[in-house]
This record gives sequence, C-alpha cells and structure tokens, in this order.
Amino acid sequence: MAKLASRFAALDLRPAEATVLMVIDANPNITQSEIGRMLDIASANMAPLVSRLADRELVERQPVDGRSHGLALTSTGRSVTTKVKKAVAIHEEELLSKIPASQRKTFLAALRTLWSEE
Amino acid sequence: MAKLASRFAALDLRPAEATVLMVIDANPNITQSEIGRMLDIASANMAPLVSRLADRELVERQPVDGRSHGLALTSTGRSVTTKVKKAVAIHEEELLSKIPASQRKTFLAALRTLWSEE
DNA sequence: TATTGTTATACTCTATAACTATA
DNA sequence: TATAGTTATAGAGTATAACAATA
Repeated sequence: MAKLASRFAALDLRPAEATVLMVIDANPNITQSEIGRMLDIASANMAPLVSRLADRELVERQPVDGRSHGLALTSTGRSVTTKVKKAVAIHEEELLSKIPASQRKTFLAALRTLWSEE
Repeated sequence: MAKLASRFAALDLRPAEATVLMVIDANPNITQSEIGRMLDIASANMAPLVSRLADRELVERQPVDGRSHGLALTSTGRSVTTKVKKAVAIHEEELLSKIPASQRKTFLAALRTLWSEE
C-alpha cells in the first residue's frame, strides 16, 4: 500500500482521492454520500476531499436535486484517472509477477474469499 | 488489521504497543533503538510509546550503558503479552479457517514471497 | 423526521527538527 | 563525530458534534 500510495503521490493524489476518482469514473453522476457509503468515508471528510478535486478541476459537481450533487470527471479528470488506473494495473502486475504463475489463480481466489467474508 | 486492532484495544493497547510487547518478549533486554529499527518506528515516536508502557508497569527500563536502556517485561507485562499472542493466534486461525485447507500452504507461501521481496 | 452537505474540532499516527548526554 | 534518547511540533487520516438546507 505504501508503494501504491507513492505512485499516486506522483500524480499529486492521496490514496483516498485516487480511489474516489476511480469510483466516479466507474459510476458517473454518483453523489458524494453514495461514494462515502461505498468507501466508508465519513461525509465530514468527503466534503473537503471533493472540494480539493473540484478546485483542481478534476471533478464537476452537478446538482441532482436541492441537496445532492452528482459528480462527474472533467476532461482533465478523465486523463488523470486513466493514469491512476494504469498505476494500479502496473502495481498489481508487479506484485503478481513475484508469485509463480501456477499459484496465481489459487492465491487470488483465497484473497477474494478473505475479502468477501469480512 | 482493523479487526486485530480492536482485539488489541480490548487489552487497552494500540497496535504499535502490542507489537513492541511481542518484540521485547522475543528479545529480552533489547534496546529502544533496536526495536525502532526492527519495526521502522522513528526514535521520536518510540520514546512516548515506551513511556506509556513503563507508566503502566508493563515494561522496565534497565540501563545498559550511559545512554541505552535494555527493555524487559514485568510480570504484568508478561501476562498481558500472553494475551496479545493469543489474540494474534486466534485472529490468524479465523482468517485461515476461511480458506480451504488444501490451499492454505500455497496461500501462505505466496504471501511470504510478497512480504520478503518488499 | 431523515438526509445531504458543510464547518469546526479533536485525536491518533507519523515525520522532522532541535536538543542533551554519552560513546 | 556518531548514537540513544527526549521534547516539541507539524502534517495526514479519521471521528464526532453541530448546523443549514432540503426531502
């Protein structure tokens, strides 16, 4: 995680910021509160996080109703998110490459089991 | 890790404190600076951590030379550390029990590979 | 009455700098 | 000169409380 965080830092993003970008990318027009529930980030902490992304013009807030804002990536945001996803993919490949190919499937299945039963 | 941390919290220990207790248990008379290098804890953060353990009479500082202190568990410290080790063992068993027995060896070997090459 | 979003605030963890006493 | 330990402090990350606006 520390190494992945340093990859994000090279894009001037904290881990939570990079994750939120990927979530918006995969769920256009999702609201702040939905992201917060998904990632278990308190709404009090989502507010300044999204403000930072909006200030950097990576994300746009579009009113859904009077109190909710749908979030969407700007074109800059899309380009940064592409780099984020590449960083994640490279990171995963580097990790997996250390495990003998014959064991990868079993290993990933075991990891998924631990994750899902949490 | 969050779940293990809550097990430590039931013993009134932060994760770093529980880890330091186990390190002292396995290495009697180890010094603060050695523990710091082992666990990658800055000396500035070891000082208050050890002070807390000493104030609670879990650990004793015995001067080695004029500047180093060897650390040892008190009898209270030994009893708490026994509970810490039990908590870790139960935690590991709970995790491993979720993985089919036939895959455990492969899974642990893969984890060890990732860990050691870091 | 419940929910969305916001501000203010506090606590923990970690990192840096400056210092002392000793080797 | 380098090391052990300490103090003070600053920065993240995260948590709670209080609040306004809206459903």
